[in-house]
Amino acid sequence: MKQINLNALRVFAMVARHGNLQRAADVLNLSRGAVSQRIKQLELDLGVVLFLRGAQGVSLTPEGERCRAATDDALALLETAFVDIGAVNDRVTLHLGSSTASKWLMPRMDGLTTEFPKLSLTTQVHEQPLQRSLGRNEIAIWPGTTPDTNPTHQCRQLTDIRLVAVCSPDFPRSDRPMGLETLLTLPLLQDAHRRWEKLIQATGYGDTHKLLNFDRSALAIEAAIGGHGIAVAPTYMVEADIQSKRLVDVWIDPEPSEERLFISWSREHVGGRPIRRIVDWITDEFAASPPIR
Amino acid sequence: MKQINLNALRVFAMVARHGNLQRAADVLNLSRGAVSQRIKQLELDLGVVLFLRGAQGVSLTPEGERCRAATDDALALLETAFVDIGAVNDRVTLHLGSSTASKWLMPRMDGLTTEFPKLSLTTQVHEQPLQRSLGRNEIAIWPGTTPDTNPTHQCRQLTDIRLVAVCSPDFPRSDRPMGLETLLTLPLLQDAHRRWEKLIQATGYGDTHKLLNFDRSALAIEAAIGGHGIAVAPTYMVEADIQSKRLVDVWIDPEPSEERLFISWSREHVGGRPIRRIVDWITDEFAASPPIR
DNA sequence: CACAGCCGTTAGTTTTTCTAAAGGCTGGTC
DNA sequence: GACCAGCCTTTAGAAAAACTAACGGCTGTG
Repeated sequence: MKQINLNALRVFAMVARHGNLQRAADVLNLSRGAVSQRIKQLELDLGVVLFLRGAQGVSLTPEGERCRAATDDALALLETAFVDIGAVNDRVTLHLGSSTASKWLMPRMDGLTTEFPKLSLTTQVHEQPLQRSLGRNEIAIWPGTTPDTNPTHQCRQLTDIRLVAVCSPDFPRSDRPMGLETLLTLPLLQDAHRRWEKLIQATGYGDTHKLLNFDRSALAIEAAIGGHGIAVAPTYMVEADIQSKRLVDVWIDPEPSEERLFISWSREHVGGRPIRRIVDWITDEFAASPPIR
Repeated sequence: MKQINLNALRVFAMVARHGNLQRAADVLNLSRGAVSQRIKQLELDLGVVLFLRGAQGVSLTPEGERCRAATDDALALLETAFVDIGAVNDRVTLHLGSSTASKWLMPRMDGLTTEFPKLSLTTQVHEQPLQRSLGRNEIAIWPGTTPDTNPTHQCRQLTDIRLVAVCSPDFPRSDRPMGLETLLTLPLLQDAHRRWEKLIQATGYGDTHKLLNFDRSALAIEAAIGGHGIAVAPTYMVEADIQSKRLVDVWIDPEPSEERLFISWSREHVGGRPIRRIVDWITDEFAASPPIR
């Protein structure tokens, strides 16, 4: 027996439900001619007449009724199974550094949840980049000097990483912007990247400076907000606080650093899932950052 | 959620069963590229990865396993329902004249049921041609001067209608074949078509003849078998009795009559049903009739 | 008789499905 | 390391299916 066109069964079930080709066509977003042709071809393929046609619509023949029962059961079975599978799939895990999470993502969480109301987002913070491959609904945002080379990943650069020195607006300081020499006379707040030390070493200044160290960039930034000194951090981490006037920038590295921020996601992303749209949204947010000074 | 392509599920189920795209393609009579594309599109539509691909074939992911289970259940449900429905449909109704039924069809019923062992045949005899359209599993055999003109029917000529005069082999007669003049001196048996009267009128002979009339051609033929006279009937109605030596032909009309025998069936015949094959068988039986004399 | 509402058909367009061909990857063998 | 077999993927183009728009027929109602 020639293979039944299973897609036609969906049309058949809708016609059977409504008893009316035109109404089924409306529901299915098809023309009534398409529905008519579909039913006709299905009848030819099956070798039975499924509907009696009349001026008040159609009614099922006995054979049609038996087809309808089986078809409804089968479609219900599939619908249930696939809705489940589809639903499970609107869950995305975002892997990123804890400071990026708290200083970049959290201030934008309202925007993200507004854009993707049905998204179930898991934010997993890490101190080191993931070593394993990303699953199909995972995104990672990570700094590095080269893009992600994992062949199962797709990768895109989000931004240069440019360092900026920030402090509380109330922090006593002579002028703005400051020269580096003046900066270094002030209490300096640095994170685990030891950015100040690297900066000082790079510029050749002396090393008798007051340094306060924190495990997390975010903590250093919070300390700066608290008036405890000058923090240096990537621009994207402090942008939101600058916008909110909790911080002011007092120096910016004229050269971007060697590192850039990358976003990676699995090549096995599939249609219907918002993962690529989330990637695009994040990309757009970075692109839309106002320039500092 | 975009509608799942149900036909692709059939492909998916076959790949899942074989764990191998190439083998599934072989079974489905598709190229391996077609199967690959089908699975890929299904994954995009569903938003999940269904298979892990490898050098030794494919294996289901957990989501794929869940899809497979639901798909197999649904396809099994449909297969069972539609195989049943297809089977029920081997019921054919044959409409024909009662004499054609008893004198042409009955002697061949063994051949027909041998050829179509699963056929459920209903023979409905009528004295007048059907006025309504034939249903999709109905065949009609009817004499006429023109083919069936009903636009929903298909029609084919089975045979010319040629009249033959027959009697019992034991019937007293001078010789064979007889001239018409001699014939007309004998008791003549005719049916409702009043074929003898028409024949006599057409040839211009006198009309003082002994005529026995019957409601049915078959009854006239049975009377001839009983030795009561000479019956005239279409060749196809007496062929079987001649073959069985119950009758002998003593005259045949040198010209075929204006009427021919036609077979009609519904244009809405559908694939998988034997109706066309039954029509062909009946056609072949008429074509295979041995010439009388 | 006119009209509304239904279904059916046709010709042509659009979309989907498929094939053929080319190519990449993995595991096994020599 | 080279080669091969067997697997899957992708692409371009052809074929088939699906669809639309338009036209038309039929039935029931007022």
